[in-house]
Amino acid sequence: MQFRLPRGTQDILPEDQPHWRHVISTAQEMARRFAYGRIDTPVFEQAALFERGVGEGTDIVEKETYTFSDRSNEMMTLRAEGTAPVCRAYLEHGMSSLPQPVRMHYFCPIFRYERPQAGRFRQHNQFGVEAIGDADPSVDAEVIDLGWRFTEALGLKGLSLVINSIGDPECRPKYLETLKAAYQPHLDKVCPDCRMRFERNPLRMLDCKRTDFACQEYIASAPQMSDHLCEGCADHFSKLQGYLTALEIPFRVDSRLVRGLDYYTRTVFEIQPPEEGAQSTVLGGGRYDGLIEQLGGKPTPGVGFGSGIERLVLNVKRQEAALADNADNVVDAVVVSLGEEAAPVAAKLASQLRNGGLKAVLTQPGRSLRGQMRHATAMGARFTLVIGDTEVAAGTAQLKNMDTGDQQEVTLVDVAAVIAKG
RNA sequence: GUGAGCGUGGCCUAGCGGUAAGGCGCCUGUCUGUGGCACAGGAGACCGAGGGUUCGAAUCCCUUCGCUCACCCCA
Repeated sequence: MQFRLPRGTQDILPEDQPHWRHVISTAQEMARRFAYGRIDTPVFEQAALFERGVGEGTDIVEKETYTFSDRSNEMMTLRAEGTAPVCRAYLEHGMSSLPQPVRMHYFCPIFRYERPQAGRFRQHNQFGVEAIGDADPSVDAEVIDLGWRFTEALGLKGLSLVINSIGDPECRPKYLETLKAAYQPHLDKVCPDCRMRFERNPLRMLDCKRTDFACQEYIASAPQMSDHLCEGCADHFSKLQGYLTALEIPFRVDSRLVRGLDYYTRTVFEIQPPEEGAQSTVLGGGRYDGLIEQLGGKPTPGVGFGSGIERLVLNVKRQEAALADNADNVVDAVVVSLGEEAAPVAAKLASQLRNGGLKAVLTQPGRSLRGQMRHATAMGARFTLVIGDTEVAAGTAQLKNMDTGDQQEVTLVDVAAVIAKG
């Protein structure tokens, strides 16, 4: 085969569409209930938006963006994540003059140059929400609530919500120093990855899974962010937990939960499905109170999440949670013709049925009647219409109900009405 | 970027040194104007690509490309 799809991309075939529709329409309904209006941003943005927004030292920016210079030598990047573009739009369209917070949701493809594996692609689709302009923990709770109800409504079982607070510019740097001080004397005993993290992203050391070094031992005894939150962050986090409890959303606090984007502050959270597997997080997000300022706006808080539609579809399929939706595999009427004269009449009839809103298909004229009937069955026909010389002369068609096998002669003008009845 | 496994018609699978087989699907016929079942038949593969070993390779060896899974990271 000469052409293949690019690595890490996929075709979503007609047979997969019912699952996608299920996920997307559920997401749309949740966004509606929570009053999160839709926003669409371009597929590519100025490269600097992601560099500044996501953070230049992050893996995403450092080695995963699809960046290119266009014909006027401007550096552009295919959307690498959903939040920065929405914040850009918030600033660009003066949304700070709207009632705060501004609530928005989006569906969009995301591009990251990664090695593909189960649940990880170079192009994937996200449903995401952002609430910008309000720092109150009730908004964090609202966003989490939306995400939780969404995944729940998909029919997924055994989900778990993990939350954490990673502090703010006041307390996190101090905590990181404390953490590094605790690791410093033992750097020779932890894994090479952790030694790297020590320099670049110390929080990640707490998330190490390796057991062939002493990492786990030091994780267990490491100082916890939760013990080092400043007063404001601690209060915010405890209020958030109060809201979640009131909303009857089960959650677990995990001090090892960290996110890879630089802009997160205070609240971070993830929703995990029960199945094992490396790339399992189905929805993740948090608060980003410094981002808008970072992008050149005045200090504006925000909170949101992104969810991977491919991963959700994967889980829906695994759990067979989608309702039986075989509407795609059913055709209202298949029109069959016999003889050269009948062919255009049959084509006209099919066209007429479609104009009346029915799903109609014309079989290949010239095939044997048997062959065309077989084809009608394979297409999932509810009704088959047969037109031969006799019918052309009479202005009628033989209408056959494919379930019952009943057949009757119907005039061409009545066909649509008879089919519509049943 | 690192590591492991796998690449046979549209899909799934057999063959593991002697010149490609079966199932599903598709098409045709048994049934000269009637489907779903059954039966018969047909089309469709240079066995991912390149090189090597051999009288002979889908089968063994090397290289390469691709896919998959895991690490890293993330949705």
